[in-house]
Amino acid sequence: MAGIASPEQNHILDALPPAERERIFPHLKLVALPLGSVLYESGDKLRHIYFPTDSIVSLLYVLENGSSAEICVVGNDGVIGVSLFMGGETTTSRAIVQSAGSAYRLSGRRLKQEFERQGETMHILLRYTQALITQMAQTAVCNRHHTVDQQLARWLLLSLDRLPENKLTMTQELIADMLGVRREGVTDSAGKLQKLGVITYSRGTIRVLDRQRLEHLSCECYAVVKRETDRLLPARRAH
Amino acid sequence: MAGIASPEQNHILDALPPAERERIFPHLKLVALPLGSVLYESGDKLRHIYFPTDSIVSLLYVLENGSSAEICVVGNDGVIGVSLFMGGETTTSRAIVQSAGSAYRLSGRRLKQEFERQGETMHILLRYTQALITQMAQTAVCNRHHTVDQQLARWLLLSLDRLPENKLTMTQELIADMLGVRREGVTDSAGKLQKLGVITYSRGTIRVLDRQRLEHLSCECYAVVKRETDRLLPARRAH
DNA sequence: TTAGCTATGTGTCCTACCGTACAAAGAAAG
DNA sequence: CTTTCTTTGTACGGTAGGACACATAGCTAA
Repeated sequence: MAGIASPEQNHILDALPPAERERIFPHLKLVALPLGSVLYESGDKLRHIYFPTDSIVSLLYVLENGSSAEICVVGNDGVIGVSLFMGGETTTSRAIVQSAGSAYRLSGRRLKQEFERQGETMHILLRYTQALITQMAQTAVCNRHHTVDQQLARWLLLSLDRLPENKLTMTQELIADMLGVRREGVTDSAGKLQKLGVITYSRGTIRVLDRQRLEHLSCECYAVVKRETDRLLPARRAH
Repeated sequence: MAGIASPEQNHILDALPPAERERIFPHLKLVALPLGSVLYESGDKLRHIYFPTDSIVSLLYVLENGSSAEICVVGNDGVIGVSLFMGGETTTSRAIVQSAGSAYRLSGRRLKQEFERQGETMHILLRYTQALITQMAQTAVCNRHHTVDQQLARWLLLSLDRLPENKLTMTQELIADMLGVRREGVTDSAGKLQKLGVITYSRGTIRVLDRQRLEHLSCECYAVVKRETDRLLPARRAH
């Protein structure tokens, strides 16, 4: 985490109009999210909503037999805990920190208070939720039709977009859990990318060398989600 | 479609409190939904929201190369067009009638008016949307980890729950499009189910003989979605 | 009856991915 | 420097499902 954290690093918080900022910002609490920590488990009653600044959190679904798959990924573009304002209070997924960093936390009570005021906050959160829905839908189709090679490329791009540098800190084992494939499958695909000169990696750090090529190797799913997210979410304001 | 259609056949409409019914019901228009008709195409600006009574509508995602997959399925338990009130106006999926029947239609303008009043309608719609999210997430994982045999069972159950009889009217070709697999794959799986005496079928009609067995053959995904949907949505009121 | 269409059945080969097992190479710790 | 642990590499057989090619069997319509 470079520099001083501020709520504006999160695009949702950044997009709030002044009056709503004044109501919300004083109640935000900066929390550190170490790699692998679990914000909530499937079925847990949510107590807080999280606005990541430089961390990445995955919503991971774990089956009875232990195999898993990532449903969507959230970084400084979004929030963790939409079911708080959607009304369900719990979800069937696990929220796990995929890339260490920080997030601002707000109590569910305060969030709901603000949501009920029906202001910009509500509309922004709902639009973000629709972007999340798009990502999930795309994930479902991608899981059905695309190869591990393509999916790895897509996944690297999604992560990269939420990080300040070209460097990812994560093992192939972790990536495999996210993609819902074997670790060996990730090794194969990553090896191909490295041979092509698109990435380099070693023991838990991956560096992207040729982003454009990576986009080309990815399936359409990355671009579709990105386009839709850009459409739905407010452009960052100039500071 | 047996008997006279009434808005209460749709669980969402049925759950509305009297004042909101009085505002909404006069503006509902009953429309027939023939098999295969498309309520909206990917990218279309939505004009109406639909409340199915005895029809089933699938949200289908179609890839550039033409292959497809169902994201979720909506019957008398839900609505088509959540992106209207979520704020996006359009979605990246196609809404296609999977089982002929009727639905009540409401203009997007009126729906948004009611939504903004922040009453029960808003909360019910948001909770329903969360149920939809659960279904999508489960679909994503199911696509990754379960066999076509299991998925066909799951899919039959999901459809069955939204129909008045034990009879489905749809070809294996159509089912294949929904599951995102080859038609031959569906033929194989359906053949197995028939040999087991769980279903019978012929040229576009499938009859479920042993529902319990079908649930047993399905993956956990069916039960998870059903449990979560029941939790989130209002129980039907007694009439 | 014959023809024609649509829905289903079957077969063959091919490939991506899985399960498993184990080897090698970097990091960390004594 | 050696040991130990973690991460990555590689190999091999097994299998589900894909692509393609036809065969059959019910409806429909003359």
